[in-house]
Amino acid sequence: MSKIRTRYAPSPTGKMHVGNLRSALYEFLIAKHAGGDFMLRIEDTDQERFVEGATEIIYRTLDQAGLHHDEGPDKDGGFGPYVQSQRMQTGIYMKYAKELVEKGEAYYCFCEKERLDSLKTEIVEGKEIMMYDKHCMSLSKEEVEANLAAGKPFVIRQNIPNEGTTTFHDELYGDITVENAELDDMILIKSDGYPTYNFANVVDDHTMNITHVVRGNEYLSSSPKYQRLYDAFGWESPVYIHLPLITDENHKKLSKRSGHASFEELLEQGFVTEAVVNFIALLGWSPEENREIFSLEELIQEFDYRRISKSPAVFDMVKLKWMNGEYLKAMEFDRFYEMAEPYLKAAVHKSYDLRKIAAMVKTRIEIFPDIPGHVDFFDAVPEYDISMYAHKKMKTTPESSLEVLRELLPLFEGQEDYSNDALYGLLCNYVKEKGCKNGYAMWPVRTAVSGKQMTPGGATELMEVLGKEESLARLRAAIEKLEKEL
RNA sequence: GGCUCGUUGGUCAAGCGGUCAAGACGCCGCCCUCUCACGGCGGAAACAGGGGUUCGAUUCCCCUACGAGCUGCCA
Repeated sequence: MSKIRTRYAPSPTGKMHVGNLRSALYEFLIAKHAGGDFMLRIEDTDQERFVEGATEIIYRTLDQAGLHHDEGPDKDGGFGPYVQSQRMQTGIYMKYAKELVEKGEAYYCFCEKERLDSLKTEIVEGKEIMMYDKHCMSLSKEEVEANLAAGKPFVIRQNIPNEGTTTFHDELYGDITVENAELDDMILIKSDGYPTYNFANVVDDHTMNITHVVRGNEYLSSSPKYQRLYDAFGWESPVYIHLPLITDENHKKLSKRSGHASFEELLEQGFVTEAVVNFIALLGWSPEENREIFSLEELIQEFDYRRISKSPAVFDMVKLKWMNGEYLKAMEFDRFYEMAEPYLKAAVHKSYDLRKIAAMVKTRIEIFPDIPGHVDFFDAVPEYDISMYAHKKMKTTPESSLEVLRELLPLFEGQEDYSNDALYGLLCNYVKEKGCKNGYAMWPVRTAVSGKQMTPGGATELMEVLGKEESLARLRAAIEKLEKEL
């Protein structure tokens, strides 16, 4: 059995959304699971939609995601060029198109726009439906020659008979058969000389020895036409694997408009690449084992494409966040700190030990932008209402809190060691002597020192970071506030 | 409109003729706890509908409904 070869064949028209990335991921995994090769081919046959810099985005994204290709424009494997506009220069598409014309499987078409427009029969959802009527099929060889000699613009169309059916096989969906009469004579070569995706794709996949064509479900209904092309050439068709779509919460196919869907934007929003890759791997595929956290290596190991599902999946941001949080919790501290530092610095300007703060926050955030909301009080105690001192479960009230804080203040003033352990011990002693529950004293202190309902650490942990001077200042201010407002 | 594909809790999903129909996210409750989070335990929540086939259908077939994709000199 020959080596499996898959390809990711994007067109450089902008950012990569997660649907594109998932296709690339599955193509990569299918190849790697079987020890095969994964290649990158740039499909830039649409000059109008070409976006400057889009190719760089593709490279960067694949690289960040860890989907390293074995062959591509920057890595020749003997099947180059790997960019369709460059392949076109070699004349390969025209050569094959002419071969089909010779065989009667394609024909030149000189129809002008007006005639084509007149063929449009009905309008569905703003789109005009048109089926070419094979008008130019009846041109004699001499007429074609004359038109070509006269420099008349032309396209080359695939000739599909009006009778019979065409069947192709998909690994997931099985055999799919359609009536040939339903198939339009699609354009193979455009009037600008470029091949259409439909044609270039088939020619390239064959000439580059692609064994498994893995692509989105949106190609399912045009696949019979591609099948006819393979048959017309007498080529063996590849193994087809069509992937279910990823949709937004409204069950619409992801588009660049639906926001937040591009990989780049997700990273900007504070997601880590491993989490995103892990998450999209599970959108349309599930492992045999009941497990959800997978590294790329583990995915390669486990990925059996026969377990890809057939129904579309909704991209659920909430679950992605959860998964990202799992990655943050498991992340080695130094890396976590490195990534968290910019967010910490943006929120905390005083010279506290940011590493300690980072450690406090690590199990409490799902994405990095959650950080500011947790640590903003380190700079300054926010405005708060003294009703915050009342806590039913702690059995505290603003009054009881004032009493506790007054009693505690001298103890804290006399305390030199402001480590968490020492402070905690001090408070425990106080609580023991007073004969109350921990929270009865802890809650007021934490509130006084933070001004917040919830904080990323307990009272003493916060004080360790704040230090003696700042802690005392905050306690005194709190006492003053209570005295004034009670 | 036509064609193609799909349909298990709100979401991701397991299941491939006989199960009390897994698990995860989210949600709710309890426990742990110097708050919150983490962690632990528990709960509510699903086979779109109708016909067949079968001793027996979530699993197989058909119809309907709904959803999606395609229907470009875009991919």
